[in-house]
Amino acid sequence: MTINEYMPLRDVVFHTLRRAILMGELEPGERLMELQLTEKLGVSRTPIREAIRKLELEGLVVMVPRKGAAVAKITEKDLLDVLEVRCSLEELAVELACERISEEALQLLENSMKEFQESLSSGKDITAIAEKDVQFHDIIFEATGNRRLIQMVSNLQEQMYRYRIEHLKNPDTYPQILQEHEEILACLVKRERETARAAIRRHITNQVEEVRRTIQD
Amino acid sequence: MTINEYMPLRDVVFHTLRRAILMGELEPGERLMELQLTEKLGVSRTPIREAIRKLELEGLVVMVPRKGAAVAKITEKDLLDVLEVRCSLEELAVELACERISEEALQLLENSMKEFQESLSSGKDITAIAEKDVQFHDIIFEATGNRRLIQMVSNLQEQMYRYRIEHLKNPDTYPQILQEHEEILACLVKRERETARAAIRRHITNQVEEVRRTIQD
DNA sequence: AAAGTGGAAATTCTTAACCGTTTTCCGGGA
DNA sequence: TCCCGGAAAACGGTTAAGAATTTCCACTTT
Repeated sequence: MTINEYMPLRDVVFHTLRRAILMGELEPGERLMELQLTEKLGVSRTPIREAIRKLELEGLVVMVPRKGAAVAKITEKDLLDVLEVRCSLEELAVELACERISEEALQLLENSMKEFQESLSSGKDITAIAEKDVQFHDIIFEATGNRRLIQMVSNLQEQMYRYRIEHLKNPDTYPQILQEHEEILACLVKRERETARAAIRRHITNQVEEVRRTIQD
Repeated sequence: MTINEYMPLRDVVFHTLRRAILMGELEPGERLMELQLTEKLGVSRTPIREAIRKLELEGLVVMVPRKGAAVAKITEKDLLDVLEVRCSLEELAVELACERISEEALQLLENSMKEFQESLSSGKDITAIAEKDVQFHDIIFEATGNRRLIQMVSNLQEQMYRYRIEHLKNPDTYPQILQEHEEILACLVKRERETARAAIRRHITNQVEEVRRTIQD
């Protein structure tokens, strides 16, 4: 990413802060002070303020008038709300993909699944596993050809990154996740909308349960 | 809205520009130049730039590096993409509402529908009609209790405001729209998830057709 | 006359300094 | 201990200025 392109400082700051928040390096509730970030990032206030505006609209930071920005706190309800929406959009995505996915994309999907399987069994680090998991879903989203859908759902996905990682820390769930991916792929190959929908719903529902359990610690 | 609250200038600018874009006062492709807006809105560049950052993230304006902001152009595909997602989220909303809507909210919904009907038959201006239509759907969204869903779908709704207006300019569709609303309300009263889902899907699908026709002029 | 070119003007992007307002916080007094 | 008052900190906004880039027009060249 960002190898050749010119990128305004505000976008560099935006992506830096965004990543830091999603990775948990900035804790929920932590204040984002302009002068402090000025020093830490080596840029002036303007790009920082503009980056914060974007994070604000995305819901990753909350503004308190005349007090400043703070990393948004996420309640259990927030997470369940996100998952409810994400489930619905994933259902839509897999239905659309059933109709629109190309043979090449199906091949990609199969490869992606194998790689996912390998990274699971070979005990790679969690982030690598998560990467592959995301990739599998991303191929399905891309196959819908709906830019808006892709953008919205990948955003929701990112907002749950921390919890998705927690979910993947429990190796007991690997066989199930893998089997669910296989089911979904099979449905896509056979272009069976309804079964695909049911399969992805189960897949997400299980995630919900896992996240629920994780949170209650 | 915004009666009692303190609101930063940047948010005033944001809402002003947003409204102007959605209302069609700023045409797609039109450039948003900082100095020009500075004069027109009577504020300095800082709040304007911050407002533009938010509009950028929302997709209402597109940035060309070192060239500036311009009102985003909307293609037919964009619209259909939005409607595809919106349909899915409306389905989710009505399903959730079936389970969660309170008796008071059902009353509100019934009243809202009557007002909608009155504004249709009394030949009110289009914006008043659109207002009531939006209100009807908003009550359903609120009944889901899912803040994220409410935020996302109302955003999608707003992005289509211009085309929704076009849709409502054709009085021939009024009886059908009204009947569809009645169906949806009836399903909610009886708490029938599946029929409600089907009803709202028909409702949106009809809108899609209408928008399609509108665009092809 | 058409096309390419040079350069001035306009615009963005970023830094910097400044001021009013509000919040935070600390220390001193009742 | 609790309250209060003022200094410090931080935000919100304005202004100015300069580098980088794009735009556009007039001028030159073929």
